Amino acid sequence: MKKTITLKNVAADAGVSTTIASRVLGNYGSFSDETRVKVLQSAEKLNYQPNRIAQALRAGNTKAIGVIVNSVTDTFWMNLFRGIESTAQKYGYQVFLCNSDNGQSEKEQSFLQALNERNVDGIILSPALGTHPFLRKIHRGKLPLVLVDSKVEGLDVSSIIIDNVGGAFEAVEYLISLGHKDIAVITGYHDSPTSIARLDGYKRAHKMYSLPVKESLIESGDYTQQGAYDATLRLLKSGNKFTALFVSNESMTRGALKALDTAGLKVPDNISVIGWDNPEWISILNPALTVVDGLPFDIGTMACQTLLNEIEMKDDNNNKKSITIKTELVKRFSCGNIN
Amino acid sequence: MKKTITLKNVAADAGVSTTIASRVLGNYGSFSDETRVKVLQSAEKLNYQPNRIAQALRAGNTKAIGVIVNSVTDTFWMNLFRGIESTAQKYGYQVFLCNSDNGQSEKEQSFLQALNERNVDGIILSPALGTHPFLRKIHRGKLPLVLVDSKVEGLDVSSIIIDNVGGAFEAVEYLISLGHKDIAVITGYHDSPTSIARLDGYKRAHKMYSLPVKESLIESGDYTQQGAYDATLRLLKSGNKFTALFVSNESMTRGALKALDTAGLKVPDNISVIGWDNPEWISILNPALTVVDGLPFDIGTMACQTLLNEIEMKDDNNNKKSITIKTELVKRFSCGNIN
DNA sequence: ATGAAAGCGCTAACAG
DNA sequence: CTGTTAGCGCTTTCAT
Repeated sequence: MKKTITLKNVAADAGVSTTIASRVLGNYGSFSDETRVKVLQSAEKLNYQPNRIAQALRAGNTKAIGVIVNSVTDTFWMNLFRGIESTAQKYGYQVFLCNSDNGQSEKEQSFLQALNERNVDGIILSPALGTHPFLRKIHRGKLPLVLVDSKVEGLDVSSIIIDNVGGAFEAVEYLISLGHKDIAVITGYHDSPTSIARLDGYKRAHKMYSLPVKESLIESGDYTQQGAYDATLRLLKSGNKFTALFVSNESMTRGALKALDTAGLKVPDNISVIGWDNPEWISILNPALTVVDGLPFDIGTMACQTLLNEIEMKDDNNNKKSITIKTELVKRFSCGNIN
Repeated sequence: MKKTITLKNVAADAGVSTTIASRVLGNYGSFSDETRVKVLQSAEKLNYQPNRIAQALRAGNTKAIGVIVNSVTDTFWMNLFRGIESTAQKYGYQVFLCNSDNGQSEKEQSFLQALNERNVDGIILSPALGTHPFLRKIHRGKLPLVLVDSKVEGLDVSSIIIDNVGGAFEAVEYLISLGHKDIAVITGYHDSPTSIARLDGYKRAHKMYSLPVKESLIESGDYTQQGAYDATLRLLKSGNKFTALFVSNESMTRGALKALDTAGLKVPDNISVIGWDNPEWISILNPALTVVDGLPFDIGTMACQTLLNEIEMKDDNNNKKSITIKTELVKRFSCGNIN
């Protein structure tokens, strides 16, 4: 049972007061060169580790932030986290990662509560609808918050938004430019703003090029692989003709691809496909899949930067911002020319 | 600027001492029913949130653990994390996630240092070789540690080990049972214990069935997709005949598959393939890939359970254990019968 | 240049 | 059943 070395021990060993020891180690205030050497030597000798908990209690900040993600095995979320963590690390912050398991509101709320009690300096998340009231309540305590691809009514905080409309528009526009006129789409939950925006982009592209939007070619895959698998099969069995398919997230892309394969359809010969999100496995598919990349790493970086700014901005400037990050259409070989 | 509500405020509001308030809210010691009601009401009214930082300072434990993973976008590591996080959450612990970016030792050490200063109650990691000395040093401070698929000489801590030898053995044995006699293997770093163990399993299966081990069929892919791509191509160009390929992690599996595809080889008609690790995308491949699943979720669960046990075991029972988790051969359709 | 002492918010002896 | 008090480890006035 080794005793833990405190500042007091160092000070005693160096023959000075804790005040001085603290100053030397924190490198502020004034002290003689001689004492500095003594203190540093003692600290080194005793292998002193500052206690950040005590510092946090005193300073009122923990240099820790919380991140709540929807899934810990999904490319989008983990690249988002990667962006967050790497910039947090740069500024000496540590990050608590919590997994809401596909946006379960109770989980989100309990994490939010826990993170708040732990006095994290800020939180990044993309809250489920059910979490909005709780979020408003918790934010009254002035806990800095940054939202990812979402907004909460009545909550004046910054958010980093994916250009869902633009990304979908660009994808569909590309398909149209290849001569496709019957483009099916598999969306997420009907009531998810993200999902709605992507569908909106799909529709806008149709309008722009004077193509009719056929409701029969719009199916929901509930954001899951199985859901998209079923949706694709429904589409296929309906008899409504379509030459291209646009799928709006990673797991649904897997489901759709599998369904097309079981149906014996070849990409891009029988059907063109565009997915959303850009996991590494997509490039080894044959043909490699064309996708809309939401650039989650960049979003994470941006989100963290924004959060840290707000945390360290002592004055209460209320310049909350909403930043939209453009998506990137990564053209590979899953879309054929129909002309 | 809303003031933060402390225990003192609650006590004052309820007209009792902080001691009593603390007891009521912590539900220990004795107090009258009447005061309990008063305190609870005041806490509710003022929306009191306990300050875990202060609690941590007092109690000497933070109810937080640290996890360092090699990659935050790799299925194995993230499922490991999922297992850790979900059990940590069950016991009221929060987890700091750090990304060593493929086991960079400097990163590991700086995270280790940071986590230690933050007084996390314990750490789970799979240290790079370069980190071993630092780990020994830091552990002298009695910080509970659990290792994943690794051991550190001179460090008496528990570890949860993947059955690398057994898993590889089983995979190769399966190929042999299918009639394969020339089985190529793509390994990770030559000096990685994990890699060595998997190769050992490969060799043992050969011995067991009296098949010669051909060094020319053993190539290193350096744990990367590109590395495995190159290794596979080298294997192919060497002219040494082989009818099956065993690849020993996820990213290398991608590389090997891609190389086989560019070479125009069909799985399993021209060549049988077994991968390691079981990401979701593997099931949508056609044919779906047979793999050795290291069951990272189970390992994570086990690791966290072990760590929490050691943390909460007040008495210094020195029963460090080494637990081996069996792998699971998931048979799908990428292996053909050669007879 | 240095040190004594207060206090961040909480809990736990110890009295009463 | 309740309150007083000390102290976790640190930083920071405020004297000296």
